[in-house]
Amino acid sequence: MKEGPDISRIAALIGDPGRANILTALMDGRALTASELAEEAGVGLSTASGHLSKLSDGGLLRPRKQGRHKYFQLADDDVAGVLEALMGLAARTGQTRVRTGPRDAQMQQARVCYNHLAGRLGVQMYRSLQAQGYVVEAGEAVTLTASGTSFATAFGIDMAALQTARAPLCRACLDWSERRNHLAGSLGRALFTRMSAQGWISRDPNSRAVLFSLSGQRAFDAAFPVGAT
Amino acid sequence: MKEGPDISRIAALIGDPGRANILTALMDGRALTASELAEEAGVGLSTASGHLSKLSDGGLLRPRKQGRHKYFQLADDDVAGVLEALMGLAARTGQTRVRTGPRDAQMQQARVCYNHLAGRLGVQMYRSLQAQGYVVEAGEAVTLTASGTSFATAFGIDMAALQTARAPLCRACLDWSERRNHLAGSLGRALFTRMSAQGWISRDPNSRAVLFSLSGQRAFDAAFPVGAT
DNA sequence: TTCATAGTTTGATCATAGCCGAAGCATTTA
DNA sequence: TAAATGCTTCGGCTATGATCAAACTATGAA
Repeated sequence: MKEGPDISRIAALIGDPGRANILTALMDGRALTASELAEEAGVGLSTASGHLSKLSDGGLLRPRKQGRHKYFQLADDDVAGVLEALMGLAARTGQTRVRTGPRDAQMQQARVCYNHLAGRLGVQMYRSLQAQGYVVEAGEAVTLTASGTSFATAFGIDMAALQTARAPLCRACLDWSERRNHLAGSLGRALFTRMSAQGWISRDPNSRAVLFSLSGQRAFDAAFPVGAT
Repeated sequence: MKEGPDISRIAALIGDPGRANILTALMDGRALTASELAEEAGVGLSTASGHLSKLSDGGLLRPRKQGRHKYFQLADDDVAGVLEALMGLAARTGQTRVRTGPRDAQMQQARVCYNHLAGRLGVQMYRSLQAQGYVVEAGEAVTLTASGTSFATAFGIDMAALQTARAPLCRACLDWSERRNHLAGSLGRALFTRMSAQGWISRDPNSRAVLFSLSGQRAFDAAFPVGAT
């Protein structure tokens, strides 16, 4: 009768097979696009889009627009906890059914993401920029610091030209395979272009894979050192 | 696509508002009848019956037939855990909405349950019989021991007559107000009748309440001592 | 610009399932 | 035995919502 703690609303969200498939696919913390999730759920894209809206409105998912992609993640650990508890109850054949992103090892290593570097090395670059204090991530926003501007200029980038453009300078981009942020925005594009011009990298014409030359790999590691270097 | 761990089936069960009301009403571990749960859920009895069947089939509830009543309990702690997790997610106005059984204090103290003693004193009697090794509870079944037979005979019960009857001698009966077992079956009935004949108790003609005389109360406490006596 | 891709919205279809009342059992009471 | 109570089952109504195709928007690629 009286308004309960709305336990049914949330349960009903999980109660649809399609939506449950979506949620279980996201259980490992990765973020997936609407199309990927549509395939996971076994429904059409339009249907999945509706499901994803409902799940987001219901607070179970956290959407993240990324250019023409839209990534979805579980909202927080509580959601994952509930799902885990439900899976425990549904003591059945425990199949994980994870379908990881790019199968190709080369693609996982490095690839273009629209116009910037993605993959393991893209993430490495972004983390290195953070660790050196060149960029600062505040929530969704990423800002370039003064030392970062110096670094970019030293890297051979015309920062004045970039700053006049209307496109955002720095953006965090969720990596498809690593599921971590890497650097997008006009600076990300510029860095990629510059590395290409320097001969560090070349593109596989048949895929989005990015190939590093030997010297390019060395230079990259020197410019963007990882962890305790 | 492929058969998931059926997380959606269970979630769908919880996802209906009526069933969610039923489940939350059972969250404190008590057992409620179908009629009570129908009222809790705010639906008709026939509707509630359907819900209860589904919940039982789905393994969320454990039904227990009791004469013409049917009590329902949460199946186990896992179920309660999932519900609790869901309630946590649905961070809303946390209203408990418990509606305890008999309001009348006298009824809670002692009343007839069909033909035997129920209420606080009924539970006391049953526990005392257990503690003294007169009856042994094995799951749902309750058996009278040899010493228990002696005790009953000494109490003034014609055990030979009882044992020839087709009705079960001992049965565990779920107490309405205490939500614990008390003794039913032909022995429970015989004990009640005997206490009545002895003048220990008398029945309120307008309700199911059982009134103990002063001496009756003393004799009862002596015959069925509680705990560390 | 023009084309392609990703996603949303709309509209229509259709199946599921919640709901109730009435009839049917089963059990207890009288 | 007959009446009352507790619950289940059945039939029919209805509403919700899942689904897809097609049109539309937005972004990126050429």
